[in-house]
Amino acid sequence: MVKLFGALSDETRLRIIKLLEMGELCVCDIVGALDISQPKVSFHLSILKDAELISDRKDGKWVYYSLAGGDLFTRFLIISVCERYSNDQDRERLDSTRKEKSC
Amino acid sequence: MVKLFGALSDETRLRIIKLLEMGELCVCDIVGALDISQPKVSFHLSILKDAELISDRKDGKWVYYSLAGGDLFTRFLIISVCERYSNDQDRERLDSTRKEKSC
DNA sequence: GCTACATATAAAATAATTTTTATATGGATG
DNA sequence: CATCCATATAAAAATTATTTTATATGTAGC
Repeated sequence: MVKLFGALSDETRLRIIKLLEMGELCVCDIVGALDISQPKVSFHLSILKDAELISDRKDGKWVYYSLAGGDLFTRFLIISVCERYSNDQDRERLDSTRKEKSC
Repeated sequence: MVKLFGALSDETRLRIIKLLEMGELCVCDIVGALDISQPKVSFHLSILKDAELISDRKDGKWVYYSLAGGDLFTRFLIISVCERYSNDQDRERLDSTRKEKSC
């Protein structure tokens, strides 16, 4: 429980969860959308994954992350975050990152 | 949101929430039940209060804390914590603290 | 008014988390 | 196989949170 709530108690991680509401994303998409360093993104992804809020899938060079199934409570928390948090800038940057097909 | 989840991401604070499931308690009851220092308890109570998870009521020398009404989401989180967390030792110590009427 | 008690607050010390910087790993491509 | 790219990891630095210790505040009883 402490781990689960701890994973949710950081703005960067809420931003990531909100982005993943759009479907699975690779690390470079997230880096582009949040406009922060790649190791920082990897760090936060590892905490979200450790709390079983997200899961990953490898495909060649890329690693895709998506919101995890998990138990009912976990899913409820994820839905609550998506419903209550939003960040328009991140969405805009995600769109342009993907258009430019930078990775 | 960050503040709310942050308040829930600490074992001591989950223990306090769980104790308050029994009804309102004064600070010295909580100190007795958790068996930790009084300033430490006051510190954690202030964080829970700041996140609007608990509320307080003064009566003479004493301050009584109880689980807060708050919005639906907050209440859901409180209920979830009470349902998923338990600490028998704390309960036992609460009982003996109260029997001894130490405060 | 003095004393004792319940609680809060402040300052200092300690510990945990996050960020940065640098480097490693592993897959794809020429 | 040399190189490039995506991602991860490690180490160091910076920041934030927690704990301890000491002191303050306010109330009740004498």
